[in-house]
Amino acid sequence: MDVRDRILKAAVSVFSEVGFRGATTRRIARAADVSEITLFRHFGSKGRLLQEAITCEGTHAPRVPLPDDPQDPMRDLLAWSGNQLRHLRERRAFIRTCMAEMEEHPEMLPPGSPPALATRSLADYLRRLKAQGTATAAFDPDIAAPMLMGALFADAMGRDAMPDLYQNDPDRALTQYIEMFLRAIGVGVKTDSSRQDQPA
Amino acid sequence: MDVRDRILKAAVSVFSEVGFRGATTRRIARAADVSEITLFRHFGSKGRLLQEAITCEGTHAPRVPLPDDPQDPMRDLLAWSGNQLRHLRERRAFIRTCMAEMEEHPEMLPPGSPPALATRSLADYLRRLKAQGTATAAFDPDIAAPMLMGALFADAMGRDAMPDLYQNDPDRALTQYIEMFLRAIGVGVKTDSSRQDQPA
DNA sequence: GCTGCGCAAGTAGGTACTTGCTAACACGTC
DNA sequence: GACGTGTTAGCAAGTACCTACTTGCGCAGC
Repeated sequence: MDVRDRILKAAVSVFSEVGFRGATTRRIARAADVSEITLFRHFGSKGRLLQEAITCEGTHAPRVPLPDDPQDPMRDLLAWSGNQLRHLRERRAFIRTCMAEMEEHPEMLPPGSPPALATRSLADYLRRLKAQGTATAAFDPDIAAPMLMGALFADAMGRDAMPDLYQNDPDRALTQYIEMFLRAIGVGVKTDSSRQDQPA
Repeated sequence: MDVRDRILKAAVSVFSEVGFRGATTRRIARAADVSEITLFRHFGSKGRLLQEAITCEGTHAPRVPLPDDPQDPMRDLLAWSGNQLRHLRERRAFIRTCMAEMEEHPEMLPPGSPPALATRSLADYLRRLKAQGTATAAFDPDIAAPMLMGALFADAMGRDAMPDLYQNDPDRALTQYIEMFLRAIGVGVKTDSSRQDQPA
């Protein structure tokens, strides 16, 4: 890995841990194992370095899509949500820091963030289920999608912070989220016990 | 309001906006409209001041309880969730900052945080619904409670940050959350349109 | 006269960022 | 192989500012 990438990676790591103000050029340089001057030579200033690092890290998105023609909502949503959950969990420190710094440094974050895009594609999927007649309840996909996404988001953010609330098994919790969600939107849930667990 | 309380209030406000590192004694003193020296005379150090301010602010909790003997789950949950949502929204900047600083300053936050307590009391309420036979679905209250609480939490945190996702009316969203949740746990939802809106 | 507060000034350290100089390394040419 | 040359890196040192925190003095009110 070349020096520039090492610096960007170190910047993301330090920023995730201690935020913009805490991410001093010295700490970033040490984490990247380069001298502080090299850092300035490559990016000019701390602000430009962090902007590039955050923008790059912030645009990564999970890439398990929801099918255009839904066949098995339980299977689709389990795979999709498991992927989202894993992605959110892996980046939880980064996401928490971004949320806190958002108001102070709004220019740092790209407008179309991955969770927003994911929620929109979920809402579209729910509209397809409704049009198919698979989802029979009276619900608004633009409210249902943020509701499920919100539950996943809170799980990813809170499981390590509030362990007493999340003593349950992560995989079983995910399965129950989806089962409850399907009942909520009026999709009959298959009760066969042959479903295989989705590693999250 | 006496000087001490003014300083504590200012400390919470500044901390919520810019975090521990950004909350300099100068900024806090200015926000409280006292001299910086007064601040040190009262609290000794920046750390002790912020610890007291955060502990105090962090233990405030919404006080609309869930009934011991559930009669109308829709009404109960609407009132309770509306109260939780309002509470979370009003403190969103503070909560976001605390979440980000948690790992770096774990000693600042009290162990039994309000959202954790709220979620536990919700889980207990759901157990009562199940025991009553009002909630008929096969669900785990210790998973269902974090799911609803998570949706409320994400709504409170994300509505201002991702306005494109939350274009819907806040009150209508809350009502739909509860309606969907009740279907999810197998409680028959009254479809009468005479329900009055709950201001959130 | 004591308590609570402000003002002026200062200390010791951290922060972003700059300047000048040097060493290693990869080249194309003789 | 020897030789200049440009690139990329490090080191030493320094500037100007901000940070937490302290000391000493004065002043108003109960």
